[in-house]
Amino acid sequence: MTQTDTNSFTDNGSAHLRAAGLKVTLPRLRVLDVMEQSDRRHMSAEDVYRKLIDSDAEVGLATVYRVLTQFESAGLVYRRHFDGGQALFELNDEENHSHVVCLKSGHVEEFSDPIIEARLREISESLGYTMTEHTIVVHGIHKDAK
Amino acid sequence: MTQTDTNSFTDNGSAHLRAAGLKVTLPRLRVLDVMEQSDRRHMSAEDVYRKLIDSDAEVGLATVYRVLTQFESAGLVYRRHFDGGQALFELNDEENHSHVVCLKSGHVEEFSDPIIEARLREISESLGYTMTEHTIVVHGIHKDAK
DNA sequence: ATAGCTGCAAAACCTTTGCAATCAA
DNA sequence: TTGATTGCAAAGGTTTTGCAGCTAT
Repeated sequence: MTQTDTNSFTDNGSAHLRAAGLKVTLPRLRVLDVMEQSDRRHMSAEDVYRKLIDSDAEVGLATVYRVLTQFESAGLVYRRHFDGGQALFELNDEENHSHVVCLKSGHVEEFSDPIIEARLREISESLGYTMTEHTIVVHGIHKDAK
Repeated sequence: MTQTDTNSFTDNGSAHLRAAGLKVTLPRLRVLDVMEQSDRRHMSAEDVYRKLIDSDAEVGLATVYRVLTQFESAGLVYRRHFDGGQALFELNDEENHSHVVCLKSGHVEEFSDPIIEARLREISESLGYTMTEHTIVVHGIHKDAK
């Protein structure tokens, strides 16, 4: 990928990486780029790996896993386990959103709701917990599905 | 394994199994029993397997997986993926509850809340979905943890 | 009798790790 | 320079599957 100079993602990426205390390396920039450019918001390590291979980047799958795990520690991405087989990674855009998964099509949609947010915090508090994060997955059937 | 006749769990189990269209076999009754008698509500296949071994039942791990998967299809248990490593199975007691997981101790607690329930249904509807199930996991830190 | 169930071992998956070479700072 | 990072291959942990024998109905 002959990438040009004044590329916003590269600059952003470097900044993000540095802010996370990670050395700025090509594999890391690449993974970040793939996730930012992708139309799918939730990607498995394998998905990311394939995209890299397809765009002629030479990165090992193990590295993708390592990088994604580092990104997770750094708070750049979330690791989700919607159905358990494989983990899906998603960029942290600072909006704590929830998911609706269609049982027929498998399509994933997002939403976020302050009412639920507040209520969860309230409930956690009453149970003695300080809520740091929450994950909501609604399973449903879309009216236009299949 | 030499199981007696008038065992309450056996009778209950048999009914559940038959209702699910599954043959009433010893391994299935045993797995059901273990899950019902366990003090822990969330158990991995391995957990169930160990309990069976400990109580002199001769059941293979593969069978435990198969049985649990069948139970899941039959709606008798839920398969959860709190952190991805291994799946945890939980009896379906018809109460759709949510979970709070302590980040320090790993302890899992449950709750359910009609306000959130209603709100989720409402939101799903507005997105074009008919909600069939939902999973909520709150990550937090308990005030008395570690 | 027979379709379904089981145990065992092997395979399939996803993910992590050891190690020598390579790279960013 | 030098510790961090990488690719490869091998190992690890969880779950599934093929198959021959056993079992509930």
